[in-house]
Amino acid sequence: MTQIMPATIRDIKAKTGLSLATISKYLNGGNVLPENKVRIEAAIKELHYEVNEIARGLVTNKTRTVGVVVYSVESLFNGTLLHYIGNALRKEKYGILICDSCNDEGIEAENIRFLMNKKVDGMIVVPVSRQSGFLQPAKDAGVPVVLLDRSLRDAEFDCVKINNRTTAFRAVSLLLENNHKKIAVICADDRNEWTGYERYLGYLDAMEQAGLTVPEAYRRTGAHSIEFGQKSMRELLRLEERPTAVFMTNYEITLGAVMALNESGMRCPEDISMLGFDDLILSHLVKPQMCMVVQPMKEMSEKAVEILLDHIGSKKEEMPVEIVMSARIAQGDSVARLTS
Amino acid sequence: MTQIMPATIRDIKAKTGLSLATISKYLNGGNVLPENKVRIEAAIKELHYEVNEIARGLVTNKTRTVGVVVYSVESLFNGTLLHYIGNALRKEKYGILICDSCNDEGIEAENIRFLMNKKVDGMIVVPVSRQSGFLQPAKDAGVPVVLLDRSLRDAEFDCVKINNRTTAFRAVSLLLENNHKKIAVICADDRNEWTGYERYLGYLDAMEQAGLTVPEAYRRTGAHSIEFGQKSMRELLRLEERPTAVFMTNYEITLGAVMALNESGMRCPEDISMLGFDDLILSHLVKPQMCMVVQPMKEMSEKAVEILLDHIGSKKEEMPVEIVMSARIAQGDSVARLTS
DNA sequence: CTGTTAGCGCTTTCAG
DNA sequence: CTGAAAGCGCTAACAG
Repeated sequence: MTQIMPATIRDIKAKTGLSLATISKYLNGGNVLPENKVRIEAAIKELHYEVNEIARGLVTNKTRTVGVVVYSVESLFNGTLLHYIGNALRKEKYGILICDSCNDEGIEAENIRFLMNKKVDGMIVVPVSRQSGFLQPAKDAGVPVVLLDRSLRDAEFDCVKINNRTTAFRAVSLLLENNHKKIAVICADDRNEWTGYERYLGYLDAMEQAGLTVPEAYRRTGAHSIEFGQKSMRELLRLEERPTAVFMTNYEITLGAVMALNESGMRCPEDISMLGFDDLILSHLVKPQMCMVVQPMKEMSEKAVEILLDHIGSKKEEMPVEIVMSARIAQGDSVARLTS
Repeated sequence: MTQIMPATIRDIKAKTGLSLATISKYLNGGNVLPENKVRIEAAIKELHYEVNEIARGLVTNKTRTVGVVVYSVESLFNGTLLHYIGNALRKEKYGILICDSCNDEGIEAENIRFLMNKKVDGMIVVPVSRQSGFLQPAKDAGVPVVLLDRSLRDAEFDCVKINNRTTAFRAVSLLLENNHKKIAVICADDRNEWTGYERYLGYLDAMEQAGLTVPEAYRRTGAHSIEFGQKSMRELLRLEERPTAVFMTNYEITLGAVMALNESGMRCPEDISMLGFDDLILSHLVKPQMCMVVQPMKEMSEKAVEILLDHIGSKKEEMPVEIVMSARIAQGDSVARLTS
């Protein structure tokens, strides 16, 4: 196998006798005499010519590629977002560069620099950091950024997310309506994640409005991880005064909590009621079917792409927009109706 | 915010009075007078200079970037591989370009072309196609490719995978040792996936060696999907002569089968025993804990990276190597010991 | 509509 | 060790 050097625009110039400019014009959809068009097309076919996007990018400073940075590619939540984002971008003939931040702020910052190096036209970020510092390189270079699912504490970026606080409020209300009063929460907290904090506030809102005080032991705030969810649920189940219901505020924590329940030997909803977040087929995998907050992930992904491409198109500076969607609460059998 | 044009090597030339060549040499780790070194470093810092990898790539024809193409980024199996691959590459200072084939051969072929355009130095592919045609562009250009988890029917590529046939054999043997005789299989078949077919053969081997004939109704071969797993399990559970055990040969099919079991109201292992594939925390999520074939995903990923980087390093053509690892079978409570 | 001429930002001979 | 000059493959004026 010989290492064939790909054909260049010059080879097709040689073959057709036309000038570089004409060929380039054709390649970019410009008007060319039908006769020349035919010859160029023939040469392209014959030489298997394909545009060298690198060279093109060097001069146009555009790559028709957007970067997508997710906090962890191991998370099914992100995998699902990536899937929808990829579809939406493909439809617009944009390429996609996926980066995995491994839940690490350092790697996240590195990813942004990497994408800047690759000269992406814009990026969609599901961030791990809560501060916007890591996005500075993009901001400096005027590369549009859209945040997805998670906003930043000091945000001045476009963002697509759900109304976390009221969604959490509604979810907890559902528990209250079923006469639960001892309701615990497992949550990614302020220090770890802004989105988690908003959901936590929604929980507190609902409890306060119901006139309930929440014992310290019922507030489990920590990492956004399966491990934290599992550990917290274990502890809740061992409490003297066990809660009658638990609200889990993201997918990983929901997974961990289910695992803890399973190992405990207790049953849901007989021994404890559960309300989770971000379905992702989980509700069908475990018995009983779980009550779940489900975010409109497809719509969110598509909206993020739409906003990003808008901004890539128009060069004018625009005010950051925040799109807030609402989530639905899927029914299940994991919440018991208490009498009283 | 002004759209700052990034500093170029020329700006630092202006600042230091040195020539482009000297600066370039410094940037690439060459020897430069200590005095000049200091001045260059100062200028770089002052101007926030960063190499334009696009321009560099144009001349070197190297990007220090590898592409990874997975059949679906929505699959946790792939997410996990991506995570390990990313880590291994980062360690070697390589960038990663992730592409999602959406289980579609057309998109897969498009992804390969996209990566060729991006001039990746090599690629790791978990393919959806079973024929190697889609890899032709890479082959033609001499870009190294390593297949992961799935090989191709007409393969002439490096590949890292497990010994699917004997692994399946061992798994089914475990069922046989527990005195199961009515063992069904749910499998991605030949037409859809070569790996699945190998596992199917291992199943048949074990059954044959045990002197058992397998009724047609116990052989469920079809798509590699949750839906197919679910549908197949539903059908198996409804059979007049219900199997006592089911072997599920990949992650998605395992998920689907568990879902079908849950909705059926039957219990595992009392009503039916189950043996799945590719754990990925599933075994801890469902009750009872599942018996599972678990592939050494981390080792596989790292080996694939190692082989790829080797080939990127040496320019000489090498014979394709096939690394075959072995999987372990994790114990659980989903297989009943039958008396007889 | 077509061709000529400059570059994009960098590396790489090849002299000095 | 350093500098001048040539080009990687393409696009973008500007004339014709």
